Amino acid sequence: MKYQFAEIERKWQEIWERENTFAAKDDYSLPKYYALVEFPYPSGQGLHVGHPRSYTALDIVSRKRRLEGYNVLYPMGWDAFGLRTENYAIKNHIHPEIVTKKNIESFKRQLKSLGFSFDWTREINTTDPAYYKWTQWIFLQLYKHGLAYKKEMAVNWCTSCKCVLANEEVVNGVCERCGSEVVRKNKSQWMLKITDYAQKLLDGLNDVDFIDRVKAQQRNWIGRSTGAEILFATTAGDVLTVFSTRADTLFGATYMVMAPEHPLIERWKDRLTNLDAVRAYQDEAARKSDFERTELSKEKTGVRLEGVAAINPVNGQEIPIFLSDYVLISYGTGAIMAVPAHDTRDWEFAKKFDVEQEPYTDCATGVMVNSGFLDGMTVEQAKKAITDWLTERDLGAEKVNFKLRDWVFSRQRYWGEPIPIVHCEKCGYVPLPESELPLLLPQVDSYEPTDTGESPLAKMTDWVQTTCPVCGGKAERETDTMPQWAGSSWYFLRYCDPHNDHAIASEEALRYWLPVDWYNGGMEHTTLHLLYSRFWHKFLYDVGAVPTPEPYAKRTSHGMILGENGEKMSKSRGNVVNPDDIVREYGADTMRLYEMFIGDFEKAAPWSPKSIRGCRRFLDRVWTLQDCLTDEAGYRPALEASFHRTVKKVSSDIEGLKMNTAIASLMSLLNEIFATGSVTRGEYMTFLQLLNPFAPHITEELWQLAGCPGMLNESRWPTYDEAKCAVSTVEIVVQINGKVRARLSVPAEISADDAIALAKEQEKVKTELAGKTLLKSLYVPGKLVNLVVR
RNA sequence: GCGGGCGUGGCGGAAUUGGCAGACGUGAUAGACUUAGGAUCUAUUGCCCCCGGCGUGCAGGUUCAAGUCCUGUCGCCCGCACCA
Repeated sequence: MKYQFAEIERKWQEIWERENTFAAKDDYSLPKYYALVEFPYPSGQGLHVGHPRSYTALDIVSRKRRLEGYNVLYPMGWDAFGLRTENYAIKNHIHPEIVTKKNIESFKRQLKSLGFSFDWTREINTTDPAYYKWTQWIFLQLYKHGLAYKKEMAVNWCTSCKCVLANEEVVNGVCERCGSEVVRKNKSQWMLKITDYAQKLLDGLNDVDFIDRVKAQQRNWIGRSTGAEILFATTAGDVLTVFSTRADTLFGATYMVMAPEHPLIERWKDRLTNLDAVRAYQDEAARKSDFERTELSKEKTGVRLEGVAAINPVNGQEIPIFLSDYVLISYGTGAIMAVPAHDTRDWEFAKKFDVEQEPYTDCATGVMVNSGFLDGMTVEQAKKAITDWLTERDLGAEKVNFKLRDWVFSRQRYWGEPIPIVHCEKCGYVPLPESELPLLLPQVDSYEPTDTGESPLAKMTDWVQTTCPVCGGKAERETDTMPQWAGSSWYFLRYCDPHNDHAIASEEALRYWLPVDWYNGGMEHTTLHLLYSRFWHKFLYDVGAVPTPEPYAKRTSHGMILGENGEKMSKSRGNVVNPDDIVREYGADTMRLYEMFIGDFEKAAPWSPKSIRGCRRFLDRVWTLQDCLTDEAGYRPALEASFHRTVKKVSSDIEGLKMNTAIASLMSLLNEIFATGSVTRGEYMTFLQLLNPFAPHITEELWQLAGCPGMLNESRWPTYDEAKCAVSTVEIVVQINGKVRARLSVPAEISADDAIALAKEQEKVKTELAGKTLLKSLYVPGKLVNLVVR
């Protein structure tokens, strides 16, 4: 009988669906395991072959855990708000809600066709009012704790999306989503104070099992640096404060640089003899987009402030002050002391503006020179000495700075969660009472974005005009919506108790399921979703809403699947592979197997249609295994060690996400079985169990066809005996001076002396040794004998 | 500039962490079975001047033994980037 994959897969998918086979149990006495993959954005393009790479990997982990006796939660849902849906809706004149519904249906069909063991009873959807009620609720908690605030500021404005972007969404000066130019625009925006959590987000990384590159990238993005703030008196009387990580170079500070937006300029305007030039420079800097400001970095620009100078606190020297946009208003104090001898940027600027320079550490010895009382100290000693000196005189202090900026949380678009705040003329910003949640997204006729930077909701005057919950007077609703990252910042909590009307999830459910035991997702989310959700979670922990300080105990990340030509898959490159086609032609089991066999899980891998055939051939051969099944129980002696080893290898490889080698070892085992011409029932069952997480349909079918007890998914994961992994006879090699000269079979527990003696008896070895002096003999148990001669 | 990573057959990739380099799979070659093969089976398949030798980007070093450790060097990928 031929392997009828389509029929088999349909059959088991129907059974799993009908019986809710993979629903997590609410029995909190069982050992739990919470496996999580990033829920997809249900785009109109449908499932990408990249999705199943992550989903299959954790499906394998989940299926193995169930066989190991865990109560497994492996949920799925939809991150469905977002611009692409909105833009599609605008273009095709369909309401985003309808587009979303359609896309979800099609995504769901695709996911089901791959046989993932998701608990569909816990499916969630971020656009569902019953869900976003709680997204809004969390926002209100943030607001009540002073972590959400509205501020007029220069923001990143995408000219094409007509919407502001978070810093994390601007990539190389262009919009992460559409690639259009991003300009600076002054707008009043809702902000989330993620900076309050900078230190906690950093510290928390020490307590979680995230792969190193994720930790490194988050640390980098948070960007903690320790230095000192130094107060410079000025000839204008005001104090100019700078931040420096090299306070030890203070003696070498030859000039100061302030960001063009620095507020002190306004106070100094009457003293500046070249105010026109200063104003002109400020205007010039303000007109530049972020992109220009960073891209045109080769040539430093600036202007000297005539009429005001700073005074170096260590020696009383007057030093000039410049304005230059290479100093950022958003970092540190917006002003620096420039030490051209120790900073390439300062040096470039000094060269152009002709400021003197001289080194303040001896490059050869690393010891301070030309630095008064610091001379002779190392850099580290000098940093401490100068900071102490400044602190004693109230001229400065040690200071920690972060690169992390607050999170711009407003979006001027329709398809997002309404922000549950009203603005009252009398009371200012007023949060909606929690009883009024969810604040529903109103039905609008036109959700086109506007060029003025107003949200489409602003046109809905009936909706916008409301009354103040505090004073009952006239008030207006906030018309901006939340960014797509809002719904995904807490979705893993909702899975614990997805239908709860009274809370994000019940306390018991959260206490039982959290933290997520294993979370796999894309590297592209490391400084976005992953960081944002850790922030929300830490906040919820601080207010007692969740029981763990970190949401995810373990985080791994998969590499991208590239097109056949090694380039990123994209419509324009014409190298996109549709998972539906693969499932139709080869079956879901082959597809799953191939995506795991494609290469190192963490690395990018090009798609190869040829290699899929290899996985299909393997399953075809597995299918024929039933033809040579005998009624014997247990493993035959000749295969016993191989089975124990394969159980060990597959078990540990799954834990280490080394799915490619796990599959390779199963292929090897199958080759070994076929070499014997038959398979015992005991061998057959173990083999099917080991393969089941990878290829669940064919294995369940073969299990049933062979009349094995119950369902495979209800059986127990095979165990191995370390002692039985060893074979009684091993082949070792005999090396002379490290070169292989002979091979021989020896008992595994042979002594070193016996092994060496045996090696010396080999004809080949004898001739090689003739007339030479044996200097040393080594035996590496089970591996080799090495004879060192001269 | 800072941070992370990588260089192994025609290709994707293995290598118990210092112990037979190239597992497993593709592809290729030859044969078998076939009306046929993009099916299946069998054999071969790192390279060469092939009873021997050479081989993990390159050059050194440590070691009985190096893809693995050390020093230097070249090249590639990813993230951040005027962050003081």
